Amino acid sequence: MKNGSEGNLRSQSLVGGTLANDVLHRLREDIISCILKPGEKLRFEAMKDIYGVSFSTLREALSRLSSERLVVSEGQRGFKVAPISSEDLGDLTNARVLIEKECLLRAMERGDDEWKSRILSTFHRLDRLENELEGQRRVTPEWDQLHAEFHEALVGASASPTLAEIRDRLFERSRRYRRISAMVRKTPRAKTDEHRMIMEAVLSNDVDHAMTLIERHVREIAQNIMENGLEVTPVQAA
Amino acid sequence: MKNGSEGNLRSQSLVGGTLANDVLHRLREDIISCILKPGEKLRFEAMKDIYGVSFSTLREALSRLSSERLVVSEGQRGFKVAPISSEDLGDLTNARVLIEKECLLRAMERGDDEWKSRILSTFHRLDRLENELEGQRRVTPEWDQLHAEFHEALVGASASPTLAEIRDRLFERSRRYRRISAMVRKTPRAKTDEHRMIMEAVLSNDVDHAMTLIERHVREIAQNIMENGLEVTPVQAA
DNA sequence: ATATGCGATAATTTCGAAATAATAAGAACA
DNA sequence: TGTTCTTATTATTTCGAAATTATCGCATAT
Repeated sequence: MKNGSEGNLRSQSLVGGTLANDVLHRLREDIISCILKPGEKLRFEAMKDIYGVSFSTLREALSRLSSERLVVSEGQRGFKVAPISSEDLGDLTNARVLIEKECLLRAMERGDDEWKSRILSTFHRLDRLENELEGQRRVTPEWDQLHAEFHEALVGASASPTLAEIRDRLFERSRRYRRISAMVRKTPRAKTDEHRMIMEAVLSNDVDHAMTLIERHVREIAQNIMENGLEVTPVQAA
Repeated sequence: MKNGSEGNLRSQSLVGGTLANDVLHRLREDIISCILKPGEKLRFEAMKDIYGVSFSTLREALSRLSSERLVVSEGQRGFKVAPISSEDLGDLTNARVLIEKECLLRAMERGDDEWKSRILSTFHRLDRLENELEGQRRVTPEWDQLHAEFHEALVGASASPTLAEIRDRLFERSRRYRRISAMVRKTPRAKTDEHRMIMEAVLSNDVDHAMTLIERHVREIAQNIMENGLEVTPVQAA
């Protein structure tokens, strides 16, 4: 039984040290990957078995996720997975543009060689994978991972724990929309050079160009998602 | 016994519907007002009695507060109140400048008459209180409340749930520093016209001026706080 | 002296049962 | 038929005991 990730033999690879933290991470991933569908009611009895934890521990994780806007708390009527909507995606995208630009700007002002080399290496890993995947499959978990690492590398020198955390939160929320979009895409995703262009602008210290590109990138993704339709994964409205 | 706020007869004024939510709010306020001091270890056994809840409920609240950066989780070694530092204050201030400006900008682009009248009324309430307090006491809880309401009113029309939530979080963190600063201030706080100037710029649709003023306001507060010294409320370092 | 290992103590984390609140189903009434 | 109580059922929230993990003190060895 247990949950997808791996059989959990207590105290083995507990992501954050505690079981509560581990469940938090697993739940977050399951929501982002839409194993738990948008709007879906989260029943304790069932989840308890699936994730192999008790009421309290489960509740702690759900409570935290609700503060990350991946879960919605319904008074004393439990929790459900945060619904998706084009309004939410639009709002999220605006916030992301603001934050990603600021983080990237700060990183470009501060970044050292190590920062640059990490950008280079994460880009190449992503690029290599995209070539292998050329024209074929949808967004794989591996792509998602490398894509996240590339963007993380870009802002890795922003030197602001507060902004970095905000960025992470927004990025995670957008990952879910990306996955949804990939699930319903009809035509295989065209490989673009956006990431390469961003990388080049950043490594050549062209701040203005980098700002323009990162904004376009964030907005284009949202645009793609909306065009691919959002009403997917209907899940009986609550 | 129970905790400061009020005697809680179950299901009477539970802020968020659940007891867990209520404890969350009470803890947050106690941290911001430094009843729980920066860096202080939070022991379950004691807190359990003070707040009148069980281990699990308490843990849920602490876990959420740690995601708000008001509490720090120490692996499987419990929780402590987030320490204060000038680095943290600086980081926080930078983020606040970015977010407050964006929220205010958006509000000014969108705000209607109701928005403006709320700004006016919250300003007057704040102003009246400041006149009564003229030269005498430190930052009172009432001032803190009205001050928060004025700033909230300013951005009340920003029409972005995501940005609004981010702003709230940052504002709460800064409230704590403000309280700390007030506690150690030697000279009574001089009443400034900053709030009036901001209000006037906003109500007269002078975007550029409003942006300049709000940035200066946020930075000035941080500046004051640092000048008043921060090493207060030492609390044996962990 | 300093370091290492062991046992006892104290703290946190986790569990599952008990209490509480919401929902559904049915009965009584207009 | 529709409405409003009441009761039964289901789900969530909360508690406090039990398990786990960290910490402290002391003995032993280097």
